Amino acid sequence: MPKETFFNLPEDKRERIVQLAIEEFSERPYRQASLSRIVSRAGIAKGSIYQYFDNKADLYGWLLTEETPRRKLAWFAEKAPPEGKDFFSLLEAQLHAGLRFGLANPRLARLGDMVLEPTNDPEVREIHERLQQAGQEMMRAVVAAAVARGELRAELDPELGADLLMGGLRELLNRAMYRKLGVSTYAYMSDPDRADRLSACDLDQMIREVVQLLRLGLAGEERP
Amino acid sequence: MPKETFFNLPEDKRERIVQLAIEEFSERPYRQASLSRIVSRAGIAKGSIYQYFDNKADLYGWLLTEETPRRKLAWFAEKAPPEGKDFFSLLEAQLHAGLRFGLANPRLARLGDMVLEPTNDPEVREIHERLQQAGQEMMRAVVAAAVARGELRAELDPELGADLLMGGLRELLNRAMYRKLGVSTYAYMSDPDRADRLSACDLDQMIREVVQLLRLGLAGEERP
Amino acid sequence: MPKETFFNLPEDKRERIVQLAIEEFSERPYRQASLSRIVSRAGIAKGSIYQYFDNKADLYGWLLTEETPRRKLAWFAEKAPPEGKDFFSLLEAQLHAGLRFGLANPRLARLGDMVLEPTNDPEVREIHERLQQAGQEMMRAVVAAAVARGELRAELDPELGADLLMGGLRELLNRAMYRKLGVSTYAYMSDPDRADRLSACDLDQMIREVVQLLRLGLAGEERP
Amino acid sequence: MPKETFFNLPEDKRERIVQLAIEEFSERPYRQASLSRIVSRAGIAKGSIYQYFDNKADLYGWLLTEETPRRKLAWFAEKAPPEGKDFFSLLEAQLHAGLRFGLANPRLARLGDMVLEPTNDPEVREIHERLQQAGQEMMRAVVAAAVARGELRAELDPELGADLLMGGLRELLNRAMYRKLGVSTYAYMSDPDRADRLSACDLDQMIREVVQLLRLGLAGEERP
DNA sequence: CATGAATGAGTGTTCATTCAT
DNA sequence: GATGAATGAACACTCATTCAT
Repeated sequence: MPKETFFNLPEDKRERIVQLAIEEFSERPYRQASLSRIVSRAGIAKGSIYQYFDNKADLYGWLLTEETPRRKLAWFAEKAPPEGKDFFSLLEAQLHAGLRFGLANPRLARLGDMVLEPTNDPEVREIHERLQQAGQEMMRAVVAAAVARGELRAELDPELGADLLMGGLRELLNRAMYRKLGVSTYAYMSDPDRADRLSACDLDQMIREVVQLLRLGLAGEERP
Repeated sequence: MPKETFFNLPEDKRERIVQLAIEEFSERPYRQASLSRIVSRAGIAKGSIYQYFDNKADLYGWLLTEETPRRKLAWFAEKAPPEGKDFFSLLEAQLHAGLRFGLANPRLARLGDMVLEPTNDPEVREIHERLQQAGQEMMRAVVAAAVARGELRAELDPELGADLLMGGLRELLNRAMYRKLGVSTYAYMSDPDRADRLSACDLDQMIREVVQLLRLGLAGEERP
Repeated sequence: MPKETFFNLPEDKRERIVQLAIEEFSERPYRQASLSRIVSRAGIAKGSIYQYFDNKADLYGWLLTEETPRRKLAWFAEKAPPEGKDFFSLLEAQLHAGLRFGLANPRLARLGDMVLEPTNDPEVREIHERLQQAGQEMMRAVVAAAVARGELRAELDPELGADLLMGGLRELLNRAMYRKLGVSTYAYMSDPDRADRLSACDLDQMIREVVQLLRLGLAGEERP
Repeated sequence: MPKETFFNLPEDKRERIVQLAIEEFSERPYRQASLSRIVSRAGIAKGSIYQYFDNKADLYGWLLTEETPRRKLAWFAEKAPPEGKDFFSLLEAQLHAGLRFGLANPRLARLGDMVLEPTNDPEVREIHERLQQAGQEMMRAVVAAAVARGELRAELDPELGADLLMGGLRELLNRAMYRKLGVSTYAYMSDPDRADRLSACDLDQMIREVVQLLRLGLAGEERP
């Protein structure tokens, strides 16, 4: 966790540092990310960053577990909350919101995805695992509830459902989205104007297709 | 590509080097992987590796584009080729084979997966992208053919199908498999005996569930 | 020397700071001791310590030349003053008192010993040397007086006698004591309950042996 | 232990590095000693020192456990071996040799003494303790043998005798010697010409006094 | 063809001290 | 009188790559 010092910083300075940290850590895996680069870009002394955080891992952990979620929530709070009567309508609404979030905040999205990619780095493993398990558990509960309500096939294993939503679906949509944009996540991060290439209707179409696939597959609904 | 000198090496020496390179690169992302560690474990001179390869990226690229596929093919050649009359039977057979390959060769599987994870490292991006596109194209063709044969829904976008098979499905199965094993990819690599914890029938069950999901979702078949 | 502000401090705050400074400087040689650690443990501002002392060396010097002696005297004042008619009885009594002081106040004892160990640190050399010479001079006087009284051999060089008492004897007893405790000075500081392992009679025995050695050696008394 | 690389170095280069390392580590306690300073003075690259040694502790450990003893033995080998029929004659001869060694090689002597001074530094504690125990054990054996031969008082505890020889005596003679030289160990190290101030007969006189003291104290011999 | 010593920029981290508030 | 943010030099250590032998 950051030290008090950090929160006592003038708003704009703190924001600049956070912004640069987000840039640094979203562009490179933890080990390659460099505090030196952050401080030099921020125009502060090397020692200063250690007035704010215990060490590199502390800054990284705070960014992933506190600041990213906070910013994510702030962004979602501005939008109309996704509504949906049933599981699939809600899912569709949320996928929409999720992809739009990723397009508007590719760096935050990248930080969120990093957590879900395998890592062998002992310094971050614990952080990643904690966040991953929290997400998995939440998704499991959502799926279990939908099964209970009869919206999903009774024999569906909620853990597998969570794997699907957290892993497979995210991966599928990410790939599809960046493929349509013609760039990788990283390339998009430094050129987010490319979002214009992806018409809103393309996005709608993609999500509809995927949700339709799930509707048939997960609920066993008959083909319309 | 390796230099001639590399192929002139005595079989066992070359094999030892390759083996250690596979270990090194499968355990750490490209940047963290260390040539120093490889040569010192191989008991060869630091300079020697530069007699065999241009540089780190050259070794890495060769490993991913040549050696890993070669070893993968060799492994599959020993097994009965997966048979299947229709798309889904074949898919099921191939998923089986794929997961068993991953359990038997976690390091090669990890190398293969690395290619599909996003990277911002200029030294390896080109390698990853080339391999990724090749895979995507192959999958697109498979899906397109199945659509043509009427085995998959006509309105299914083959590119999206490829995203699903290359990305979503791989991710889903990986997550589910390692979740059932109770370890991460990396942890499993250094303790592959854990495979025993995953009974063959668990695996069968998992794949059947997933394929059933796809059968309903992709083909729109009626619920049995 | 501390500034006025330091002595204007509320008693308990000042005491807390002194206590923590004693801990810090007794556990590490001057250079490794950290003002940062002291202030953070004391819960005061970094700058405050510079309101009380000129700098690190000032605090250290005051601790060694003023506070440690003050506390040592206070401790001895509580005990009956060591009595003894002759040099050796008095020496024996004082060694007793000294070792018991060290067992009861290992940190103060350590600070005292530090002064006598050689150092190349320009920031503290002057302090150490001043204290060392004062001690040496005092001991020289004590020995000279005993020689004058005929209690010690006439040909004994008082300076050498002082070296013996200040250096050799202290070192010998320290080594013997900590050897019997089975720990180093530093280990004992953080686990002073170990003193129980050293029975009072062990201590008596040890001192008697050493004093007997000196009695024979310094006075040339005949073997009993 | 040093790596092979180190021993493959041209004699003069290796010697220069060792010499500078001896200087560095003899002038400052382990923590303050700086590899950077060594390499920059040696005119070699920062990384080179890590071709020779695993790390700072490795270099330090080798210096203390291998190189210092080696040089000490080499120095003694050139001199006539100290002879002595009885314990005290031998002791006297060895003290002579020891002090002359210290005067001729103040840095090596300082390294040797460092081992015997208390330290709280976890990185070096093990090294120091190992060397210390070896010395203590040797001295204990020497004393026990002399007791057995009846040269020392029967009731003398050999452990205490070892404490005396390793600790008290060394400290006493060091203090006396540097006092007579009018400098500290460290000051002498950078100005060894001062040895001339100490006439050979002063040294003789000092040792004779000390040995006489011990002769009376340890053996209980009658005053001549 | 093998060797292995040399390089030097890069990393995270610590700390006494200053000074505006 | 107290505060605490800022500083920047210093440290140990790593690594891909070069090149003379």
